[in-house]
Amino acid sequence: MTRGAGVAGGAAAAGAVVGDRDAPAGAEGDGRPMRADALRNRRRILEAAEEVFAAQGVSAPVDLVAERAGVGVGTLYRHFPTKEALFEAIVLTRLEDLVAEAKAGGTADDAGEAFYSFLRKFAGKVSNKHDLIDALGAQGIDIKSSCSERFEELESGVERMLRRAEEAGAVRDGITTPEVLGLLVGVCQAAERSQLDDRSSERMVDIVCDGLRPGPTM
Amino acid sequence: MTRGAGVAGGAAAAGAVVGDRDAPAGAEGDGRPMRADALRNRRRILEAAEEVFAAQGVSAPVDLVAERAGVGVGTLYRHFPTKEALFEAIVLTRLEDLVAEAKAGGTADDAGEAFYSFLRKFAGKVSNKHDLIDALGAQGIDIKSSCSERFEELESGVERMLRRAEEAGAVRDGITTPEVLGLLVGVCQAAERSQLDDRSSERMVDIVCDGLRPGPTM
DNA sequence: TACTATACGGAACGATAGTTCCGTTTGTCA
DNA sequence: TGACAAACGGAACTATCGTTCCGTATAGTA
Repeated sequence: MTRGAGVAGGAAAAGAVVGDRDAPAGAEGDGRPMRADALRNRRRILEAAEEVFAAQGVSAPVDLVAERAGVGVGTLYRHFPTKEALFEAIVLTRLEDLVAEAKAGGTADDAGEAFYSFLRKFAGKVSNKHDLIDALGAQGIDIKSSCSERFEELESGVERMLRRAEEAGAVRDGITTPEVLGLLVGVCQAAERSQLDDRSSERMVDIVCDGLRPGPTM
Repeated sequence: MTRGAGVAGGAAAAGAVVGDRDAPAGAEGDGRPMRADALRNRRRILEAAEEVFAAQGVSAPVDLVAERAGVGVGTLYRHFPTKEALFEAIVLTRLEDLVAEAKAGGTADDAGEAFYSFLRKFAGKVSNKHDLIDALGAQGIDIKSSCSERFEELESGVERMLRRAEEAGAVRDGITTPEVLGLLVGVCQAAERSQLDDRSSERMVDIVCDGLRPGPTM
């Protein structure tokens, strides 16, 4: 007689649903390995979320992610305590990519070249990733915990490149990091909302880059 | 009973211009004049909507506008068939202001000066108007009918200034109007979301302006 | 195979926001 | 002042979405 009723294990309540945010190799909070189907579903959910959030941004309904992953919402929530947690998981990976790029650019020989080259890469990587644009633009979301750390890393990476480029005389004085990032994210938003082609995006980035160089300022 | 009372009586009436877009002199569809209270409420609703939408953008709840205007939602809907219609009414006035500015700039002597001067004015007028930013950025709204005409007028006005400035050698070749507007709206969005001060906004506009000038492009 | 902790699915719940409905109030006119 | 169309207010209805609940299915194991 399978004990049908009961509150079925503290699985759900046991606290922690969150515990570990990654569970990389199938290990759960404690040392116990995840069941095979759970592992598979978790991966599917992440894949689906990546596609859906990239296409529609944060505002995409959770149900859509679940459907796309071929699981029920309940299952989704078993793996991620809230929609925000799932969204963060996606954004985090993307952010880490940008952070790595920024850090690499902080030590290059040609500071000016490194700075401008980063700006172009940044724009290229953010374009068409609605989720990243939303996160960077903080469109009605409070990305926190895990992500805020990466944001700060990204900021300080850009700050470093900016300062070095400034010292090298490749960037006009007085520019701040939030301004640089604001301009870039603005360009990406513009490209997306008007469905401008890649050529236009590049041209807008060119304009921003050229505008950042020392010069007229009249 | 959810909605409730508790409210501040509103009627702040910041310095907003509320003209009479639709019912110019209190006349209704047919020739009959509107009742005095209806006219008064209509004006109050427009004033409230102007404040609320400027502060919060399209996503502001209708109930909030009604509350601020000191009327019930029913009354609001008696004057405007949908939330969108109300929003459009607000945006329309603001747009007309921009259109007028753009047209004026299309005939100035110094084409380059006129173009760049418009860009700065544009940024100044759009900043802090969350509703306009939303509308220009088309953030999840289908601004149509009445507004789309103004949008086109704005676009063609900017187009004209841009082409004249280009011919005068004050702007690099190959730039399109959507790119120019995209950059500007992007700057305004950036300024708002990061709560950058006016100094930063101006600096970003400077960067865009300088970047638009003929030059390096490397 | 039998057992059970783990995981699953999806109906149901609760909050929010746009819109409608209808009983009540009020401006206007004779 | 009385009558009535016009206008009002706000509860209620509808739709959307995030989240929870709980009965059922199943992977892993003895």
